[in-house]
Amino acid sequence: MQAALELYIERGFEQTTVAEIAKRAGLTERTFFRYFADKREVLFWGAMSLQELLVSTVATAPESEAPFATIRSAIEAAGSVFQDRREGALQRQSVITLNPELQERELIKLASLAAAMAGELRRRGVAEPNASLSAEAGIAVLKIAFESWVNDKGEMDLSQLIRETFDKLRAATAG
Amino acid sequence: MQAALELYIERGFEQTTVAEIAKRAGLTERTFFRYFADKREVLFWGAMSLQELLVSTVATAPESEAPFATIRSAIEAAGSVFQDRREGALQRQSVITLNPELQERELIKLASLAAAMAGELRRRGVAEPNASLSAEAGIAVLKIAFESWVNDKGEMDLSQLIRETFDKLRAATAG
DNA sequence: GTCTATAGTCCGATAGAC
DNA sequence: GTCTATCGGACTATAGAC
Repeated sequence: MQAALELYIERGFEQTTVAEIAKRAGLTERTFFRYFADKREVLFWGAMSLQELLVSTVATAPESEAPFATIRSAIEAAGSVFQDRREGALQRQSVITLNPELQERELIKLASLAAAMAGELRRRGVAEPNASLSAEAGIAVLKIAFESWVNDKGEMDLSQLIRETFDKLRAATAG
Repeated sequence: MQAALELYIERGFEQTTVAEIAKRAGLTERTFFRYFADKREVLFWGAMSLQELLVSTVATAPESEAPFATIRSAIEAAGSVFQDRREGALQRQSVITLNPELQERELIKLASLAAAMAGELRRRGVAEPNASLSAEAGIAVLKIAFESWVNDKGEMDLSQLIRETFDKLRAATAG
């Protein structure tokens, strides 16, 4: 993962071959593909723990809470994770922004986070389409707040940004 | 496009080679790649006209209208397009649902529709992050309503479904 | 670890439309 | 003469089969 990120930054994602990544990591090409399904996946290893955080936050929310409020808590918790790994998050995003294939992978990861949260909401008795709607709206807020944060080089407080963005979504949809 | 869709349905997306598509269409492999950047793109040719419809609907909305109401009109207009091409839309979606690579491509197309609408909103004086937030929320509604419609084999009225989904989003975020 | 299929690129050639 | 469409062959890297 480290070798891949370095090379993607140094010479760009497309210009880096798996052979080069493997060499720098002291492995063979074949071993790389044992761990990562493809060349993109190496940048998204962290998505699984993020999903666990989101799902467990939803799972442990008070039953009485409105679904969208639960999603909001989960997304705010996710924000702290990026804040804590500021440097790595910014590097990783700088690579993704430059490559459409990586953007595709990022979008499907985000969609899968939304699906996981929606699934947990349904398990707690929330019906469709409300479960998916809340989850997708929450992910949209995360995406947009994160983008602002990155554009500001991570200098603002992401959690704060997320809260403000949720408030703006509420205002926009209420009109 | 026709040859590709047929083959993707007959034997699956992954099991179809570009050589086979080209042969059925009476072309060579090379010519296929002249028109489509990759094997997936052939299923998303229609996205451009959809984008034009969305953007022009946003562009011609009354200036006084709230941004989210404008987006809602655009998404409802898009719904009619799918309703009118019911058969083709359902076939295409059945292929996409079976393949993660195609889902990735679909997500980036949806994101690009959102970006185009947000761009048009900004041109009309709507500030960020409101422009992106309205556009992304609208696309989320389209995605979820479309999914319900497909699950019901296109028997419900998609425009109606979209209106209901917008109302549910408003209710969910208001809480 | 070895072997292989195929996606996708790059070079260019050819031929018809106007 | 220019534009555009098709075709050909060689090539590389990804990714899967075994």
